[in-house]
Amino acid sequence: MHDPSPGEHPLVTPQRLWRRPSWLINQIAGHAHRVVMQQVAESGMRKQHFAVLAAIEELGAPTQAALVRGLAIDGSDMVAVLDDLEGRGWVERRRDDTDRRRNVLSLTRAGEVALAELDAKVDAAQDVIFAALEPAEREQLRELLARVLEDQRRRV
Amino acid sequence: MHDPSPGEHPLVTPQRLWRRPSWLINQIAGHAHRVVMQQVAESGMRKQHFAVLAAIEELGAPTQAALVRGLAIDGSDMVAVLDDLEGRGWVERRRDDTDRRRNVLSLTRAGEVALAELDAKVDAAQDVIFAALEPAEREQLRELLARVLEDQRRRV
DNA sequence: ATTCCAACGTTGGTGTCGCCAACGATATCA
DNA sequence: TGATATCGTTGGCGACACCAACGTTGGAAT
Repeated sequence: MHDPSPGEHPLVTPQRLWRRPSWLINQIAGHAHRVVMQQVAESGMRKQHFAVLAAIEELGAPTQAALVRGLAIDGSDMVAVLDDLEGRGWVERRRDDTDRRRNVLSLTRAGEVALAELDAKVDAAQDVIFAALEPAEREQLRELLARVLEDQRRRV
Repeated sequence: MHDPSPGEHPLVTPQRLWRRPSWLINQIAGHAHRVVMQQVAESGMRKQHFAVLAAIEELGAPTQAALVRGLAIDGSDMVAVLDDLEGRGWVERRRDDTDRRRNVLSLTRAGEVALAELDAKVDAAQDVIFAALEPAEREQLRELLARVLEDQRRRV
């Protein structure tokens, strides 16, 4: 045998990385993204699509610029996402009559249905990703993360 | 004025997203990545470089495959990172005599120095990213994240 | 010993994502 | 009126994760 030492390399990830919350977050974010995609990809969706749909529904009739700022998605990417969503017949873009630079967005009936389906799938993904945590712990984690993100947004 | 309503859109990020830990994690991961990069980019580094350096130091003389598994970095990407690190004179790649498929990796003296510098910068970045949390809360967050990631790795 | 299979490192390509520069159209301010 | 700013849009770039294929080599089966 070429390796008589005990156990090859059972744990190979350096402690120096496990100690950094930022490293942990990055790793988990990658995994979370993968899980959510797997749930959602069958409808040819990408991560931002869900965010945009949810934002439009919750904000009522926002402009593209409002979404760009609120979702921290770049304007150019927003155009692509909306092109796609409009192509599926889930979102309507119409010019604002009082300010003809702006596009006012709204969900179609089909868009609302799609959002509800996606919502359930994204929800299911949470259970997979955070299966290691008790409900109370998960809520605790969510609260800590929310505070970190709020602080980050505040500093712009 | 075209918008007499109170305050345009002070908070525009939908609650539906703030409720999902996976969304929060993704947002924070993006921000964290940006902060770390800002600290580190002046040396033309990328995120994976630090991870690879740290892993080599901590594991002693690992093979590329061990790093690929431990760091969850794809083999092809690993090649590129090591090419770069070797080009800087921070890492040595030599063929394993007992198994000539393998490359054994080691840090050079300059590599150790560079790692120490990076280590300090990454550490400083943590303070920026998680400034909203007390030390105890930060540790609590770290512990929760570690458990989630351990569970994820266990399921492979 | 030969054959088959698995692992290793490497190359090349793909898709998502975040970001930036520039532009025409439009609105606002001086 | 003219200068300035905003909005949506186009095009491109770099980082990152991932996948398919290949030549080389080691280990195991026959």
